[in-house]
Amino acid sequence: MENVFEILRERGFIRQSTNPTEIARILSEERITYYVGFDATAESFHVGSLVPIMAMVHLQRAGHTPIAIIGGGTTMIGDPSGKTTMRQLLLRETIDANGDGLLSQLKRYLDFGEGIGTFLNNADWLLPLSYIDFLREIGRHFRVNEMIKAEAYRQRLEREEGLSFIEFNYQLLQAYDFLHLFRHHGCVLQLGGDDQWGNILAGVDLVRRLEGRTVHALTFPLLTTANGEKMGKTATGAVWLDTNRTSPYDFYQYWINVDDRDVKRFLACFTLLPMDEVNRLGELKGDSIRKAKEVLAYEVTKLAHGDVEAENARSASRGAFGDGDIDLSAIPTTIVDADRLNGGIPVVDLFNEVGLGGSKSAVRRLIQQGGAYLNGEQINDTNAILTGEHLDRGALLLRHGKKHVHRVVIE
RNA sequence: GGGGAGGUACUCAAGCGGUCAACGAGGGCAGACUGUAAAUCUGUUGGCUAUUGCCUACGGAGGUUCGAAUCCUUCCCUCCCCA
Repeated sequence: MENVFEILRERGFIRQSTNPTEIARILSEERITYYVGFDATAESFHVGSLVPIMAMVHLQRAGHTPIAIIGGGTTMIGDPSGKTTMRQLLLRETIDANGDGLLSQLKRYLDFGEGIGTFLNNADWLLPLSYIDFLREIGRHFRVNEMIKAEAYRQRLEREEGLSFIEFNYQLLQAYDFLHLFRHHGCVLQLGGDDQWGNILAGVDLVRRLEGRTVHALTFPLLTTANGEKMGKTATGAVWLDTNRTSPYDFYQYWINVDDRDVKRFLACFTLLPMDEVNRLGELKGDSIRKAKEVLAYEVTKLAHGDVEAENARSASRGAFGDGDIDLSAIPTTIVDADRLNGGIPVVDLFNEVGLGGSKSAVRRLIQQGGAYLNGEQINDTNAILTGEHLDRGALLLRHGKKHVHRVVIE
């Protein structure tokens, strides 16, 4: 069997781990159960979550059994790690609904078949806990002295916002998760973002104290773009896996637009292409690196949304930026009533309605700055009214700056 | 519980009775240059039925004043010191 640990290392997934030699050994000699916890703060993942997801995929392909945990219980507390302010507390119903959304997305990457993979909600065992029992069984194993020295808490303690008691408990609950999964599912490895290191180790310690067994921890580097920004953030907000929030076309475009310096890392981390191929593409320089970006965008979109959507996004992207007018059907489209168009629609309104701009004032500014286009022609008049005369093959092609296009189809 | 300091737009941070839709920096967006990249330069960055106009905004609610982000009252919240 190929050594997954080596694969993960080579592809840039490993930041810190407890005993690397031992982890490498059990990963190549045994079939183990591992887990990753996900916050249930939204009903969709965004591209940042792809790091743990892809790591889980590699491990499952190597024959290990994933447990994906939705933090239905822990999200009710809110993890202070890496957060400068306290999180908003969410309602139980919201958290449950979020969990459903996340599961459906995970299913595209992981096999949750009988005995192959599991999806659990930690609300199932955290919510019924009794406060006193929990403190007596679990709480006594935690030293406050140590906890407040941990980076995650220290940052917050030093900042003005401080730290509330509810958040301070987060680590205990996450540690308890690991213990629970060890006891009931034989889980011996937890993976997570590097900001989770302290929380994960707390679980490792807890298992050792209560069960006398050694379990393992492994963290991923916190992936940032070459500019030092958090992954997946754009002006419009995060880049989501949910097609209602981020269309496959926009998703594809996100990857096309990554910084040159990120291409190789991203190929290794977010695609399943063999490393030879990754290295070859990663070496491309200058103009030709766009080919590598196209491969990156295509592969990542394919994993997230399937072949068909990936194909469509690719041809739409080529159509919008290349010279030929190829298939534009995958470009985000809005349908407008023919009668309404014949009555005349102010350009400003139309841009605003399809989501190119943000507000009418913003669209006016855009036009004044020469960044608004209709069917490839710059728009000069903020008061322009669109009618049927402006149709180009039954549609209007709106463009915001160089990169954002939207089609308006008339019916 | 006692004492002190604060809450300003996406973020940090000025302003401390009119000239404040609110300095400055970061970020965002657009333009030039380019390769749908980066860097650089320029412009822009509350909304609107808007050519010098109107509306909403400086934690919430009231008040003083011709006029408040700026003064007063009260409430909420945060931080620091003491208990």
